[in-house]
Amino acid sequence: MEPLYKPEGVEERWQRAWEEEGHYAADPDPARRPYVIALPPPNVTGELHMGHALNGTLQDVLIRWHRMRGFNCLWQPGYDHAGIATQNVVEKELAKEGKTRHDLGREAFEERVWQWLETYGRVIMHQFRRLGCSLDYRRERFTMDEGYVRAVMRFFVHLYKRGLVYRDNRIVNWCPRCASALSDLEVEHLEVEDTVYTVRYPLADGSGFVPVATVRLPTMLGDVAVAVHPDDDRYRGLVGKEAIVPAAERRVPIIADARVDREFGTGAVKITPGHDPLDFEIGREHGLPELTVIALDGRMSGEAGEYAGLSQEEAQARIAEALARQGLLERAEPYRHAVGHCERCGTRIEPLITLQWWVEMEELARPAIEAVRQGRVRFWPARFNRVYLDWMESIRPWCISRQLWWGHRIPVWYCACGAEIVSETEPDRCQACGDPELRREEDVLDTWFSSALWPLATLGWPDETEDLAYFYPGDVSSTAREIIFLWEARMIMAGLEIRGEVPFRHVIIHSTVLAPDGRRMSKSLGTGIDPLELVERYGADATRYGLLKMSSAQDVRFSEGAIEEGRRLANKLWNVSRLILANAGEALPQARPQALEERWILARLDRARAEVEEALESFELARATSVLYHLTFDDFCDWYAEAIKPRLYAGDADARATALFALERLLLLLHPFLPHVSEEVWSHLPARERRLIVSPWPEPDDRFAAEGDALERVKEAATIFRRSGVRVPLDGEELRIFEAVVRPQRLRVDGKVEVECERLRKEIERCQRLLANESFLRKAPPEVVAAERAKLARYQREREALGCADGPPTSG
RNA sequence: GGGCGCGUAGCUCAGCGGGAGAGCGCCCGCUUCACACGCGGGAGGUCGCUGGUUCGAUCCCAGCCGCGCCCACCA
Repeated sequence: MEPLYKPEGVEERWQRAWEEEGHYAADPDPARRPYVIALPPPNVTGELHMGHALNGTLQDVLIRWHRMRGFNCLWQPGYDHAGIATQNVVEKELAKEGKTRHDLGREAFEERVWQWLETYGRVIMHQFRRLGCSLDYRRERFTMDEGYVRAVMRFFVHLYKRGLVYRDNRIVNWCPRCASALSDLEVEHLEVEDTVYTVRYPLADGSGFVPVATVRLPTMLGDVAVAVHPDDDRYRGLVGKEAIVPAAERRVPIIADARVDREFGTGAVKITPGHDPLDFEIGREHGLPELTVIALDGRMSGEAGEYAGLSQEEAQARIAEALARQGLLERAEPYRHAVGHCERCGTRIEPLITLQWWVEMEELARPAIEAVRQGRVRFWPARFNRVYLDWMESIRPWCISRQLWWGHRIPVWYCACGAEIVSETEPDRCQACGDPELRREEDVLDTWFSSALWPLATLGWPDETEDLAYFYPGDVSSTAREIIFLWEARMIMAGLEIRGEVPFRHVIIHSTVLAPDGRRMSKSLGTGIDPLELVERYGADATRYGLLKMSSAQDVRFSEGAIEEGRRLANKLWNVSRLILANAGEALPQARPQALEERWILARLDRARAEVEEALESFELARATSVLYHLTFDDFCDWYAEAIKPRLYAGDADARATALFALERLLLLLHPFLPHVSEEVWSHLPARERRLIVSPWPEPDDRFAAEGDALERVKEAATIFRRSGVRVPLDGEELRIFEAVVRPQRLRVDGKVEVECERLRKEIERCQRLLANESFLRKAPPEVVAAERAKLARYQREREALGCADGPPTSG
């Protein structure tokens, strides 16, 4: 064993061994309790980034911990086909050849995507392996593989039969560049500079005009009404009358609707059901026509009259000019507001009326709301329960059809007779008229529609498999917070709808790792840091440790120091193991912890065990790492290892046996966090019958619980001695440990007795002041008072030992 | 517009009602036979600001100032 721990080689060796020996594999086994986590399936085209690495490590710690506790652990790997994202990647590839997907045609394009994936996709699972993630790689699934497609079709048909899926002509978020509809969650609101125009709409009876404010002049060509608030005195007389939309020369009614904000603009609003979501709603309720003046490509449509074919900017300029000429343009001023943009390509969203497939969400949401309210699913940290509930309680219909080529094609066939056949498999003829000529729906499903089924479909659903019966429902789902609605909420809804059971009991929302400068980590900004590069430089254990340390807050700036700390911990463990192993001897008696430092370290190990368990149970992994760091460095190395050295060197059999026993316990606690070093060290321990990865997590051991603070006096004495050169009297085992640890021959004494005395004087003064305060004595809890008294006594003892002169009783 | 989170040592962050902490960095001393990816010691904080509650507040409450995130149909 070399003095410097080198993770290269060691880690890959263990990763291979663990996987080949089948320790990652999970199969139904009624004799054991299952523990299940489904890895959020990364995009097939993706590569491991910091978020994946953090999330993977987190889940791996939980999986490894439960594996050691005897659970039958299934950690499910796989990929998401990622509709738009993947299609874009391959389209860019095509663009290099000067082609578009339309040059290939649908089938050839799909073939091309599969080819691309064959060559360049599916690399992340290898990267997860390199991080030490103990996923059951045999079970890798893809949202587009055969069985999974059946699950998606089954769910769609199921919802259709329940009346929760329907096709409707409604206003949607349309991305003119992607040429597809988007769900509300795929729209990102960004601040933009616009102009707000105040336009005079003449009244049809010639009695004047009504001023209307708008930022989208071109859409006035599609106006079908003017609305005012029913209680707005300014316009009360106008309701029921008609106005003329200037550029369109159309007579439209003036209606009253409470959704109009009297405070905003002029208090009168133009109603354009074809191009504004609120107007659309108002329009439907008032039975207004729906005119479309903007086409799917974002330009003015044929119905825009003389403006047809123009871009919106051109139309806006021309209309503004015309209005000004007619004296109908009252004002035009700059206006800053948030406008929806396509999350994928950044193009401004065009609200348009198109024929799309929808899921009615309220009925699905109801049981999913109950599940969280009742705590059958819990979010960690707990505040995300509220976030989830707020969204779910005001949920709106979900637009699930996408005008893309890459994805699950919607299982609906149309017949010339007008029939609409919804079927899991392709029907051979029309059920209504018998016509064999059927046309399949062109649209594919939103990627997240299939993701919602991940916990179920990966276990074999729609088939009633053994896996499904044994592993469903699972235990934990861990994700970043931006995915709570897109994925977590929908998995919960789908699970409840299909099985009547939540898919997991805990949802962990982990932190976002930011670049060191506080910006988002992003490839395009050049702020990304490659976790695999960290693995190369520091080792997987160190990288895991650093990531866990950064997992606590909501946002954490990446700090390489955290990874370095992990590397130092691994190295420390390695070296203290060398010390113990080099002195352990061969045949070993049963450990009989007797010496004070032995009882003490076993108490500390058990206390740490309890703290780690507590932290893991509430998913506070950063806290757990901190406990283990201090256990290893402070307790195990700085005190215990130093204390036993003389006995170890002297060949004390008890010291050796107990040291091995204590080291073993330390390795067990460390394994979920630093699996590779700990397994490597474990393999050097004499007479191992099994791998650390499958060794049982330590049972509580309170034999020495009372000894947890046994070294306090020695520690204090050592501190005082090192600072001042003065020896606080100790005897027996305490003295023995003191001498083993302080090495007086090396000590440089700077004569700091006075400084030490002064420090103690101040502490004593503080205690005395507190203990003289009657309110404190009356109201503070007794244990607090007792603790203060104990401190006072201790400080006074120390002062005496140091031989401090009685300082002047300083007042104030 | 609504909601949430954060502001603690030079840096990255813990702590969240009774002595201000860790790691890195910095200074001093150590080639101590496990480890210089080490050991020991030290310097360095009006715990964003202002009020309030309390015997006592970094910690609880209110307001304010900065930073960030999520949600959102005021044209």
